[in-house]
Amino acid sequence: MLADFESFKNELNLTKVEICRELYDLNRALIRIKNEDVAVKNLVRIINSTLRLASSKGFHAMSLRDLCADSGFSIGGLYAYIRSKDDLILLIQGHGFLLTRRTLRACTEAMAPPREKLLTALKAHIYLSEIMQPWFYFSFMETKSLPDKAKKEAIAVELEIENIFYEIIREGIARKDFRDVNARLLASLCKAMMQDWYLKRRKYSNQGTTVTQYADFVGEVLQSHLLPR
Amino acid sequence: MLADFESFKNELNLTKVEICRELYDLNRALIRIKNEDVAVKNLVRIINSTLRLASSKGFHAMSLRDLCADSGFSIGGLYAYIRSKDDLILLIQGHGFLLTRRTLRACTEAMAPPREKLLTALKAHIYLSEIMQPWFYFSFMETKSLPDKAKKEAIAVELEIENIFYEIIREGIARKDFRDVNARLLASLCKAMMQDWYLKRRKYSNQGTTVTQYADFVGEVLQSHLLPR
DNA sequence: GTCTATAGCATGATAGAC
DNA sequence: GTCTATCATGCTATAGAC
Repeated sequence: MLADFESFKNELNLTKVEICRELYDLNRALIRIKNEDVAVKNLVRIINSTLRLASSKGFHAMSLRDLCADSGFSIGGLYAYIRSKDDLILLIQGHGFLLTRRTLRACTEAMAPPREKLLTALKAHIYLSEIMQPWFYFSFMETKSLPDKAKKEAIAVELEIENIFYEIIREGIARKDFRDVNARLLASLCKAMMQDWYLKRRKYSNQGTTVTQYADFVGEVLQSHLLPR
Repeated sequence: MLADFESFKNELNLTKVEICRELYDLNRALIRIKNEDVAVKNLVRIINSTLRLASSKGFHAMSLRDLCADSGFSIGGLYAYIRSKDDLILLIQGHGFLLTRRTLRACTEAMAPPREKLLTALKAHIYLSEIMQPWFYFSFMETKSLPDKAKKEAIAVELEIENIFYEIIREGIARKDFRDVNARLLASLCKAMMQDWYLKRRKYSNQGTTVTQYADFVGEVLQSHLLPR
C-alpha cells in the first residue's frame, strides 16, 4: 500500500535523467545525436529550460532564442535534438502521458477493496504530479497548441485516467461499500482536485501545505461523501 | 436566495452587449471611437473573436490577422479599438475581474447562516462562470502572459475570491455549524471544483451535465465534509 | 557534435487615402 | 470611422565552417 510521498518517490526512481533517458530511447529516430550519454545530458538541459520558460510565459511566447539563452545552447546545436519547435511539445507531452498511464495502471492493478484502491490511485496521481509538476503543468496548458491528432490523444488519456477513478467508485457502490452517489460526477471532481495540486503548486507552497497533507485531505473529502453514514 | 440558473441569469442581465457597454464606458480613454453605439457593437465582435480564437489556439498563437479575418475587421480598423495586442488581454481580464468581484460581493453581503451563505456563494460563482465561460477560461489561461503588475493583480483577485469562501467556512466552524476541518484547504478545493466547470466546459456538456446539477453536486460534496455527522 | 551566419517569412504596428 | 499599403522587427529553420 502507498503511504508517504518519500517512499513512493524512491520506489519509482523518476529522476530527470532517468525520465530523459527513456524519452531518448523511445525517440531515437527523431534525434540526430547518437551518443546516448551526450544526448541524455543535453536533453535534460533543453527540456528543463523549455518547461521553465513555457510555464512562466507560455510555450508560444517563448522563442527558440530564449530557449537557447536559458539552456546554454546555440540555435544550430538545438536543432540537432529537435526537428521543429512543435516537436518539443509532442516529445514532452507524449512521454508525460506514457509515465502517467503506466504508473497509475501499475498502482491499481492489484486486488484490493474499493476504498483502498481509490486512496491508492489518488495518492499515486498526486504524488506523481508532484515529482513531475512542470511536466503536468505544461501538458495541461499546452494541450490547445497541439495538432489535431495529438490533441485528441490528450483528451483520450485524460478520460482514461478519469475512468480509472470512475470504475473504482462504481465498484464500491455496487459492493455497497460506498453510498449511491453520482459516480461520473464524483470522478470528475476527484480529477479536478488532483489537478489543482499541479496547477496551483506555488499557492500551496506558500501556504505551507505538503503533498502528503494535500493527498490525505482530498482523500478525506472523498470519503466523507462516499462512506455510509 | 439563489435557486436555479435561469433566474440568476435574468436578474443579472449580463448579455454580451451589456458587458461590452460597461467595458467601453470604463475604458473610453483607450478607445479612439467616440460613438458609443458603434463602438459597443464592434467591441462585441472583436472580443467575441478574441475569446474564440484564443480559447482554441491560445492568445499568443492567434495573430491579429487571424483576429481580423474572424471579426471581419481590417488591421487598421482594429487599431482604432486597441492600442496594442496586449491591450486586449488587459481589457478582457480586467473587466472579468470587476464583474466577478462585484457579483460575488453582492451575493454574500446579506446576513445568513454559514451553510446558506456557502451554498449561495458557490452557486453565484458557478452560475457566473457559466454565463461568462469564455471570459473565465481566457482569464485562467492567459494570466501567465500578463505584464508583472497585472499578473500580481490577477493572483490577488484569485486569493480574494478564495478568501470569501475561507471566511464563510471559518465562521461556520466557529459557530459549530460545521465540523472542525482545515478551512484553508477546503476553500482551495472549493475553488478547484468551481474552476473545473469553466475549464472543462466541453466535457461536462458531452456528459449532459447541467450547471444547476453541477453546482448542486459540489454543494453536496462540501456539505458531506462540513456538516456534523 | 556544436557553432555562426543568414535566408525567408510572418508578425505587430503605423501612415495616409477615402 | 474604416480601409489598403507598407515598415521594421523578430521569428523559425537551414547551410556550412570547425
